Amino acid sequence: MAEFMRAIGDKKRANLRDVAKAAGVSVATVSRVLNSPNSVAPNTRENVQRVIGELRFTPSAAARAINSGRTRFVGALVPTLDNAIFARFLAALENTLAEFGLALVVSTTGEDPNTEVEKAKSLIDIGAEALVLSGVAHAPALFELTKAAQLPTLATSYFEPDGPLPTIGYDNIVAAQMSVQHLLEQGHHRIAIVHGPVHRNDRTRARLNGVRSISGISYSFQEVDFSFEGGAQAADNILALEPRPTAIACMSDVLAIGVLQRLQRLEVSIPNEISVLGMDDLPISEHTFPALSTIHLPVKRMGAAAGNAVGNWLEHGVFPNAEKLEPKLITRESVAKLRDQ
Amino acid sequence: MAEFMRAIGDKKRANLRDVAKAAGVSVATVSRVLNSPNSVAPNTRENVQRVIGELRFTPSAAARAINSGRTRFVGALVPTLDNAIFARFLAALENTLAEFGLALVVSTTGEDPNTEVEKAKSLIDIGAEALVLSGVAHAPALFELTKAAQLPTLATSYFEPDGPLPTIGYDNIVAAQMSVQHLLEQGHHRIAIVHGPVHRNDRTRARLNGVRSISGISYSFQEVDFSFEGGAQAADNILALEPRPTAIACMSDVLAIGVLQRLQRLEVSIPNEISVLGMDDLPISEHTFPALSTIHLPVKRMGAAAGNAVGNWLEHGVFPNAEKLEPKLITRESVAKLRDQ
DNA sequence: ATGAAAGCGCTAACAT
DNA sequence: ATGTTAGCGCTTTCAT
Repeated sequence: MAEFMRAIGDKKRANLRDVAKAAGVSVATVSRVLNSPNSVAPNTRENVQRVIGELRFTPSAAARAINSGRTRFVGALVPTLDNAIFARFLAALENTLAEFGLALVVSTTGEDPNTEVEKAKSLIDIGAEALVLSGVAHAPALFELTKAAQLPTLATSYFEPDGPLPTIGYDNIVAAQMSVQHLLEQGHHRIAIVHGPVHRNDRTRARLNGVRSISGISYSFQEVDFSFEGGAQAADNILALEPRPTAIACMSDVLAIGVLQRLQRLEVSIPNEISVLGMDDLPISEHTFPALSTIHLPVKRMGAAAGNAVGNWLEHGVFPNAEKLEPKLITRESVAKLRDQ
Repeated sequence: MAEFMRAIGDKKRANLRDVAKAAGVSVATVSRVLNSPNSVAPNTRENVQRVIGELRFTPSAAARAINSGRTRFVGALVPTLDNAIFARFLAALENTLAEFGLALVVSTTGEDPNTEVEKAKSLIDIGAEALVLSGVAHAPALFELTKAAQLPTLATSYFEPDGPLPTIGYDNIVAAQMSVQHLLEQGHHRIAIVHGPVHRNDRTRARLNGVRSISGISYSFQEVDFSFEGGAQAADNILALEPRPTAIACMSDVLAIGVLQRLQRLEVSIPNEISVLGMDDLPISEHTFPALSTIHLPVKRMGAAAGNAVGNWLEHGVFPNAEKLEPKLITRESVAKLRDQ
């Protein structure tokens, strides 16, 4: 096998044996100062530690893993990092896992089930002890993979008590219902729904089902790119509608902000001329003008719950229960009661 | 050692020997169907593959790593995921690394050098072959760590040809100079500078140095939290200034958007009453109203460049050169020429 | 308190 | 085309 140059440094990394030889002790002793320093005499210990420093010895993770059977890290698969909502989820997940002494490794899937399988494979290859997924629409190959590796796997961003995987998340149907219900209570009966691509996105689909379940409203659905630009686009379409909707329910804050900005540019007054409601509750949503009313999705709590579930699964063999977290309506300035007809 | 339950599944994972035995072949043959399937007879191969499926065998990453000396993944350390700028960088980095057959593992440091050391340690522990850092301000322990592990390490978001680490990034000083220079050319001589915490943030410090290097301007510096709220805060402070600055240069788009929204709320017309300039060029910046003029920071190219550098370092032993990427002024709507005095 | 030696699961020579 | 075998770097009995 060709010699692998892992750095500019040429002389290959020192190993246990090198240290043992240099310190004039056995490998067992060196291993002991590494793992249970108190079980070795102070003199020897200090000597060995000195040699370890001199030789710049770092234990091989692989060799450790092979012996302990543990790598102590879990993998997370998210559609994209380019959405603050996942960032916040991951931050919470990472923190909670840390309490179990578990590290987190993140991969992005671009919302593509095949990429997800590839990335999952990589994660398993490098030794992930568990997987945390987003959403519930996954390629069959993914399930085979995790089953084959007997890998604890958790789905999030979704609540589905009877699915193939334990899920921790909010009920997207309910979240969407809250959204439309609120608008209805404010007197709106002609509502435009702005949402991202439905294709392969189970969360979006669930939300739309939630919307449709509320009757007594005339809906106009706008499917656009999941981006600010998409939101702007939707705003244009909506303004051209006859009769014009009195409110816009966006299935994501990113979309809602795109809508907001475009309406502002067109000098359509919000919420006087038209109401806008978001979903997610991003950090920025509180600071838009007007401040965005939205459905808060509990992603931080979801991250913490997922972390606990995985931690207990891995450390105590506790199979997680499906866990449902409640979305919450946040009323700010972008939705108004409908006055005149 | 206590038996580790890695899943609900109880019977321990099958290994190469189990497969070999069940298939009636040697471990070498099984290893071959795994790594060079063509070198084994179709019959045997298919048989072995069948057994692999039945036994749900997945090769141990650790054992592989120990033999090949390779884990094929690199670690990246970023301050936070909660900023689109890092998300875009990471996406580009991940894609480029993939071309080298290298996976990416991300950890967040919260801009804290000590956390960075901890996270770096974890990354090395799980077998990262290289590290990609953000910024150049790092704890000494970090350098010791990477030196000890002889780990290829790259710093980004910064250009510093003579530093301890190879760097790939833009010159933050130049970026800030471009910002102020542009405002100056538009006739502004009283400028407010809005920036995040200077403490431990080398990029911000460099930018401020860039600002100060341009003379003929009266500056007012506003240090605020790095957030939309921080930007809003700064806007309030600036409006109270006597005489009022004619332009605001923000050292980040997040801050600039905070400023924009607050000014809008206060009905201060942009750019008529005051000009606002950002830095970063986030996806949203193009869609604000008015559209944000800003200094584009080439984070995507930076991600690609970093990926290539690390890939070539790892795969071909090529030590990277420091690489400098140019920021670029994007003029949109939020900055105007100063007319009346 | 320390050492010798047997593996962990795999890959890669080297044989056949 | 397939098998045998010697490790990879470490942890862990079991002796001493």
